Amino acid sequence: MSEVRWLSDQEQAVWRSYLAATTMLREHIERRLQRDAQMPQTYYEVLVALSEAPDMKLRMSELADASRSSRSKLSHAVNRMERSGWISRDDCDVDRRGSWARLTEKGFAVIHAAAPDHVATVREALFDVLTPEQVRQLGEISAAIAGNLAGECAKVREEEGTL
Amino acid sequence: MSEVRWLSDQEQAVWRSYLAATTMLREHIERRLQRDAQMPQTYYEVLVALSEAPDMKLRMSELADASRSSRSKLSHAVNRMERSGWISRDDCDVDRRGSWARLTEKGFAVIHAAAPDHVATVREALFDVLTPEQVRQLGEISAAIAGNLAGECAKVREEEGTL
DNA sequence: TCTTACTAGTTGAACGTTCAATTTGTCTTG
DNA sequence: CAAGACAAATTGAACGTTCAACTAGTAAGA
Repeated sequence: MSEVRWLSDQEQAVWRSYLAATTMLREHIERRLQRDAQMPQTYYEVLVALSEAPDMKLRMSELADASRSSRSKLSHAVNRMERSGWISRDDCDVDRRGSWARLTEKGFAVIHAAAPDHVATVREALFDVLTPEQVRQLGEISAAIAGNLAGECAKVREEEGTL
Repeated sequence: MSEVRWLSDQEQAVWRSYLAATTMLREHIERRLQRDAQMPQTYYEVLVALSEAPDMKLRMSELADASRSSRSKLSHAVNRMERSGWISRDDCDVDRRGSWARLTEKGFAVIHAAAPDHVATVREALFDVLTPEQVRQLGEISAAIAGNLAGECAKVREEEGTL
């Protein structure tokens, strides 16, 4: 057991600031999306991933990776979006365990209707309050954090089935 | 209805990077805290807020502000932590509607046991992957975002009782 | 003082996520 | 071509959060 390296005062302040900013921003976006489009942010991300895929369809596990969902979470989410008529499921010929999730016409309409408000929210709450230089910095900082955690997260994914 | 100002390619890239980084970091910390201390991050923040308060007690609404919880969320959370014996509730003499949430001995022990692992997680996943300059930048960026949203969030808080 | 408005806090139902198990199908190796 | 290991996806239960009442107490004005 090694010594604890506590946070310096400056680090402490940055951490609290980071926590406040990311929490507030996430909740703000969630509230707006719920108000304007009656869906949580994770559903929005699933719809975006599908809308960008060839033929607007993806295998469930590809969709899980694209939207950073666990398989279980995605399964439940797709169930609900299927019930709303936004997504349909097709059997997969190549691998009979698998299934395709496909964006329906209605789902396509829903995401297109939701996008403008969502983009406006992101712009107002994030890009409009930062200088171009800060935007650049935020990009690099985010890449560093994400790059470091990507391995860790992949490990967790793998363990999903293993237990 | 005004024109939609879509995100530029660079903004799009930064936004996706930001989303990936903050989501992964939050989930990583949540997983570690759950594994090491059997509690979600929000409970940790509640316990920290209480441990820093005079006499380790706060009125429910003060605690809600300190931990950025809605009143309802906090009420449920304190219920569960009370059942675990981490927090106790006392009636408030000054205002008989109110109640104090106080950290118990056990709650104090729990947060002190959890802190070292938590700090190590934050350090490894955040501060160790950034340069000192980037840490400074992140502080300023976070302050800008949080500063801008603080008003918005206060507004939402106020509306909590009003409806 | 009575009445109206407001504030502190709680509650139950609905929602979305996690966790662990389960089902079904594929791949590998002997 | 069987046997076990592995992979794709789903399920139900438990958990935590949100939402919309609701209870009870305080404050303010006539």
